[in-house]
Amino acid sequence: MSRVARPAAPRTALSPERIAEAALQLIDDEGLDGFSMRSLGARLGVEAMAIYHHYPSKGHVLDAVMDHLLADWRWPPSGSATALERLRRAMHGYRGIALAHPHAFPLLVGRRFNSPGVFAVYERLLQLFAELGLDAAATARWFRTLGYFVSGAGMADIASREIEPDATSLRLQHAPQSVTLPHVAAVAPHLRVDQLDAVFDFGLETLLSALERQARPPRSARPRVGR
Amino acid sequence: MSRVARPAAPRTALSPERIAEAALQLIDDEGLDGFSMRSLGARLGVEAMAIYHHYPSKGHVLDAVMDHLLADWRWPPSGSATALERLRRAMHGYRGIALAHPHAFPLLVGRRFNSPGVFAVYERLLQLFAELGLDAAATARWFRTLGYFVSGAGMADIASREIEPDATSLRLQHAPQSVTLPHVAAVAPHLRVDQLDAVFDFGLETLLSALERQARPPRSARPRVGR
DNA sequence: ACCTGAACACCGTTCAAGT
DNA sequence: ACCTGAACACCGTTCAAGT
Repeated sequence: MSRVARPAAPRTALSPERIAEAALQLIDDEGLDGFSMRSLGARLGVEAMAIYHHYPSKGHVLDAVMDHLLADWRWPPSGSATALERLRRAMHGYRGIALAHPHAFPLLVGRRFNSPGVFAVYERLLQLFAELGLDAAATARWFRTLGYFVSGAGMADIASREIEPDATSLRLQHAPQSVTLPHVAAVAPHLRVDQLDAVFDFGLETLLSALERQARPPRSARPRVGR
Repeated sequence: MSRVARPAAPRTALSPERIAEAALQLIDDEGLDGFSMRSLGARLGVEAMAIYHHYPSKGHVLDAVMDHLLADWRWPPSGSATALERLRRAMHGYRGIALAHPHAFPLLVGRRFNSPGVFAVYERLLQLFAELGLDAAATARWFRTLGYFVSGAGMADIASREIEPDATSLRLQHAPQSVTLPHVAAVAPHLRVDQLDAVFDFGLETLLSALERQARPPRSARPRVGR
């Protein structure tokens, strides 16, 4: 007690990285509604205002959480397989973020990207389309189309899994009269949560098949404009 | 002054419908962040707590707003065209909700459907797949795949349009070095906001072509299980 | 430089009253 | 039945101090 000057100091010094990690853990544990500057401070053993010394606002903390999520994106090695196979794995990897961080994933869909790190991710993704032989215009169309699909799939997956064990058929039982909804009643068993993996594969393969059909064997992996 | 008993009464009596309409207008005007029970009360000329007499919580008001959004869904008449064409128009109609109510649309993606009215919408949509000759399993896959696409497209559209006039190339100019991101630099012009309509059409037509190729001419528009 | 603590202007919601 | 108004337990953030 006489030797140590600061008795109740936090275990580790506060830093942007430590704050962002704690923020993601807090969102994973408590959901986005349970995340506040005060609850984050409490988890770090610090007053809420201490965070403002490392981030100018709550929004900037959430931007850092988004960077963290993108850093978690499991990505296939560059020369490991065909470009199409690597694109397939990258899309599955993106879905993996939604499955691993269901409470945080909506940040990626709902918030704009403000971090510089996101451009490196874009570059790596667009590289794959170039390797498939797509020009810039086709790349843009496919980049967005696949992005729409995987973002929407992540959000819907999360919403479906939130009700255990089977959202749709549960709600269907609460629906007024199943007899007046014959199509809903017929399709409901195939909308169960245990079908979500297969449905994602189906949609992704449908899109990738169309992409493959449209792509020509590349003469060069480089984009058309000057290197 | 002597004749009228209640001098400062609200122009119209408060009702669930009037509250839901005002809530959607408030979200359209001020965004989801500007929507609160207090600001909604102020817009209705009433104390915030008066709303609780018609809805048990803020979440129930938002559910009513979602119902209102779905009621706005422009839907093609039943016998107006081929089932595929009506499905196409329905998907464009769903996108129209995102374009007309960019601040409210994320409610449809992020919140679960608790209203009974949504089942009628599902039934009408699934009817189209049955008319296309798809069985229940294929209907479920296509229902979700198209839903993923249009939901993701709506969210991305909204995010892209939020920065005027051109999100991506603006941010690209702020990016560290465009020279180290050749693919991003090449594709950026095709990611502009004025391309979003064309990109949505491309993705939707890609999916509908695959659907059409897979569908067989229907023997009956009814689902397989008993009516 | 880094953190605290009070304060301000907000939230959603409960509860007791008013009419 | 319908609405008010005070109150409670929260927010994000500013600002003045502390070390």
